[in-house]
Amino acid sequence: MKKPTLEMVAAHAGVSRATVSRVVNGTPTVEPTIASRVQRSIDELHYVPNRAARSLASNRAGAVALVVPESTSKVFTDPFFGAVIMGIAGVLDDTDFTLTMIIESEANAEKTHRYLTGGNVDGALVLSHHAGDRSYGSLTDRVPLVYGGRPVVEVPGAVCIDVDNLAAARLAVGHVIGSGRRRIATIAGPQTMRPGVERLEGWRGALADAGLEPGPIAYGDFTTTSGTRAARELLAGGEPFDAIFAANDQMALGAYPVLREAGLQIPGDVAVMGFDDSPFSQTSEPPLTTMNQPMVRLGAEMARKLLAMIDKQHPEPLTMLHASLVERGSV
Amino acid sequence: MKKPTLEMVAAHAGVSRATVSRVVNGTPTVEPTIASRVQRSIDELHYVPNRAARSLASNRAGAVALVVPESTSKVFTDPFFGAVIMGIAGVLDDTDFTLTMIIESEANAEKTHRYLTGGNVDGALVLSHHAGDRSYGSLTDRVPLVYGGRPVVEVPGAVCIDVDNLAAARLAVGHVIGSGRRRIATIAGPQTMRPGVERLEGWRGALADAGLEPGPIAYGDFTTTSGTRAARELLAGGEPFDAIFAANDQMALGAYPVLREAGLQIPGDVAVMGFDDSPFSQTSEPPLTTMNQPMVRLGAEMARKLLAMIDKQHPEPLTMLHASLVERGSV
DNA sequence: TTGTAAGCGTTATCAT
DNA sequence: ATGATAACGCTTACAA
Repeated sequence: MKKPTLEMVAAHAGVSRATVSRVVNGTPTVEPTIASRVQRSIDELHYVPNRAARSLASNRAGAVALVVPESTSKVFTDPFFGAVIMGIAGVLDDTDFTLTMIIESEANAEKTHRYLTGGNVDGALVLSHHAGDRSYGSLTDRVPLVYGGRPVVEVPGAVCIDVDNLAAARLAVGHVIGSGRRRIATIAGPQTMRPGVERLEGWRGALADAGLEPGPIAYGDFTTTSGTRAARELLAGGEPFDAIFAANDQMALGAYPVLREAGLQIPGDVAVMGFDDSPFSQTSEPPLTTMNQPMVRLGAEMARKLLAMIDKQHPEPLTMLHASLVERGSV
Repeated sequence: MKKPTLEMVAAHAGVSRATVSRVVNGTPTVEPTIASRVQRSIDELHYVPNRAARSLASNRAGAVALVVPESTSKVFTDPFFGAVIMGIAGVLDDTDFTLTMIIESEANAEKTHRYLTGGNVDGALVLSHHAGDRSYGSLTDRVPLVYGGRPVVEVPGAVCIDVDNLAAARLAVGHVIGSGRRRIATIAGPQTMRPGVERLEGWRGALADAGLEPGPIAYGDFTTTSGTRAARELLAGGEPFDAIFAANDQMALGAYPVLREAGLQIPGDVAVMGFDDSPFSQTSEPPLTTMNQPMVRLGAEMARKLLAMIDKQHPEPLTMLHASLVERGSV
């Protein structure tokens, strides 16, 4: 008893291969009597369709790719990554699409390109990345593509799903203002990355809305040490502040020791607001008030959109997810 | 100009399809002249082989699966995960195997099983998991399988690659002893997980080697809060100690505030040793001395072994990787 | 060394 | 509603 083929099932059930194929694919035009007879044969023989054959004949791959630019994948250490995958996997699980991982490095960029256009997948999910992602533009109309986190350069016709960083930052800073702070500094992220830009923008917006003057700005690169450096700059600047809005948790926490050394209490003298709800934020002293991004949901939405596109539908080109405030002890 | 097929390349180069196939697959028995002529045609036409067809004809999938039990995937938030994937991807990148991700939940266990045995992949990498992984035993001789982190229940004939937790724990505790501590407590992990068991065992071993009495033991579940609770138990136990060896960083850091509240200096009064070299360990105050596990390497070795097995070789059934000490400020 | 031709297991197009 | 019968694009004996 080897691997049963469709043909064997057909013989077993006393019907043609075509009919078995119909049953397997849920074609409605099959006499129920026959259908269940075929189904019984399938079960009895433990028949499992052969993916390759099916793909070859139908010209569909039954797979979608998750493309993670290597630069992003350094942020791989990033718990986000796992959450997004879980969201994707959760959705794909109800279909019979398979998830193929592609770590795209400079070295294999062309290989990736060929892979995606080579009919190996029915669509691709591209995880957020920095500038310089010129390459995907041409792909957009060759294969269904969904971006998670909008590329810095808007790709015409691209379908994206992202967390609304600007709104989230406004919400965050609004919360700080609500706590009574008036001179709110920020440790901004790199302005080459969209989140960096938008979170800074949100800070400005919230301040403007409240009729407050913008406080001092220092820039970091999302690392803890850059946060430490930025906090020193802020202090050295001489401009007074009673709160810091950091563009991510790591930079916020990097500021902690600096403030402490300066004899400043958190949140007593200076409130600190983070962003990301990273695991770090829970264990710091005081625990960091921050913004939570719905990453599992992001993954799920990406997958859903891609499936829709593969199904020839035309989903909204841009979906914004909302981050939520996580109150802990630093504001 | 549609997707070029092997046939078109053959026509273009004026040879048979078989020859083109040989060139594509690097069969050595092709006249160099012809080979390069074919290659030129391939390049010119931008020919990319069709995976499905190739797979169907050759009865090979050209893909390996990475199976992550969902239980493990909660540890997904775990940066380890990304590191292992990178290691795997790095190795696979030089081949033309594809990486297929499978998140295995209770719900789709059978689906996974069928997928793996259904000829969809040439082999699978199974990421470490708890007890109760009865299911893979039967797979071991049906499809090449490599475990990362040994399953609690030894699967006969299974090929594993793991970090030597026992040796690492000994090394860690040895370091603590070397720093002059004599009464070393431990916050152990769950004894249902191999790392939990082995790290506790390593602690015992190192103490015994040094002729020291074992200090008090408290158990946690690898979470920060469980570490906090365990530290309280340790303190409440009344048995004095001048060091804590925690089975992971999170638990170690969970103990920090408890020690501090008790007026104990780290490492002055109590040294704290972690395990994992998680990102947390760098940003704590004081930064945590801990053990680093070579996760990228783990992924790479897993992939290498699997490729060897797919290639009909018989790699060592068990490879142990060594963790290394990362000295920071808590010991 | 190269070509011929028979599959590989499905799907899809026509008839029936 | 069901059944023949071509494709689908490639690999692989086997023949030349």
